[in-house]
Amino acid sequence: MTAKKGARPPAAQVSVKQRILDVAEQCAQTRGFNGFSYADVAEKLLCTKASLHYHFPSKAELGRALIERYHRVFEQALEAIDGRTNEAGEKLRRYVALYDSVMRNDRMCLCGMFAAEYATLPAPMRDELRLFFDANEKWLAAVLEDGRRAGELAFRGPAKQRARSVLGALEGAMLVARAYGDGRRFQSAAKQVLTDLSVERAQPS
Amino acid sequence: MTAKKGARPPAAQVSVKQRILDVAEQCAQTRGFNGFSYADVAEKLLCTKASLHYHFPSKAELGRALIERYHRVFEQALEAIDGRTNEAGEKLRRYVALYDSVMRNDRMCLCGMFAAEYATLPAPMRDELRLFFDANEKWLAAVLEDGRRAGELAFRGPAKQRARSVLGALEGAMLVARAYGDGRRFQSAAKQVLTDLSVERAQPS
DNA sequence: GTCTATAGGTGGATAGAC
DNA sequence: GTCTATCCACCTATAGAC
Repeated sequence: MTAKKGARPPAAQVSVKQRILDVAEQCAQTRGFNGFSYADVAEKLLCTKASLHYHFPSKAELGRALIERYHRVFEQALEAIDGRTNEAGEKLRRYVALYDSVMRNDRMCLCGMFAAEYATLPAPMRDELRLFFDANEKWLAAVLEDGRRAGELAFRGPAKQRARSVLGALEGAMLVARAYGDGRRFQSAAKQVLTDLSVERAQPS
Repeated sequence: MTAKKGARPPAAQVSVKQRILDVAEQCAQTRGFNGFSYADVAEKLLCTKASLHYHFPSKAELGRALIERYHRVFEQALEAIDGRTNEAGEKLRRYVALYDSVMRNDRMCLCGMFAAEYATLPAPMRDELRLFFDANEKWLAAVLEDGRRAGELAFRGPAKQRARSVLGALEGAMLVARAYGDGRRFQSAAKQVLTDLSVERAQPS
């Protein structure tokens, strides 16, 4: 079954590439880039390793594509947030909810996972990885800056620095929570990140 | 050269086991548990893989020993802090300095690294890993609680929860900073963690 | 585009000489 | 305790039939 020449892929069905990425992503987010193999993906998709190599010639290319897609989907989610509300606190709550949904699927953030393995990653993956963090920090910094200017948020120092702290705090909370298999550890930390930024600091816990 | 029977190891020279652990630790903190091999360690020590297996029969045992020693050394550092000052803020600064020294050696926290790979770790390593985080949180929670009671620190909610947030924030800051090879990213985030807990919140940054 | 088959390499681990 | 030699499982990747 070859795709018709020159035709856009039919929207109704998921392409083979997408299904490979789906499975590989799940593996990478739970076991890390060095913790899964073509054989693992092939087994779950009921196909052969050779078939996977047809779509992604090298594991480096597969890894790069994983980050690229993860980044793209994440950016779309951020745009959706921007289109849904103008309130900074609400934007941050929805941002945190993105990370929380990852945890609820018993996964680690793909890029947080790859960051741990950074020293062993091929160069194309490294570059793609930084782009993801850059985009996160840029979006966060803008939300924080706007929120502070509007009097909705309170924090000291440059918004860019605070954005980096927030990102790190969320990634780290996921990282440790996974060792306990307890999403509540993440949620508790995430809540504190939010309340530390909020103007009215009153909620009991 | 066999150690004399029943004699304590001579304090002056470093045992073979220690030197193996030193090299393996450096590998593990930079490349992850799944990112280094017996061959890597053997090459740096100018010995054979078989020799390493004599001291650490399996990689699982090597990994467990790595965490155990890391934990022990860390606990000693915490005791040293407790013996040096009673001021909570100073204790926290010294605690952060422990993490900072790891970053300055271009490493990730051993246990933060292993937490990422948690799903692929043998059971003995998993158990040992949680002990490290438990000890960190316990020490931090005590410092935070005491500091708040003494009016040296200011934060809301249970000290235990705040301790988890602090730990997560530091681990996450290291994680992301490594992708940029920039220790200042960690230091900036660490400073914010400290100022967020301090009573007088004035320093410009 | 998917398959079988296999190359070529590296992983952890062991046996047995010294 | 360290070595040589080796086993076997698994890895990424490719060739070529269908």
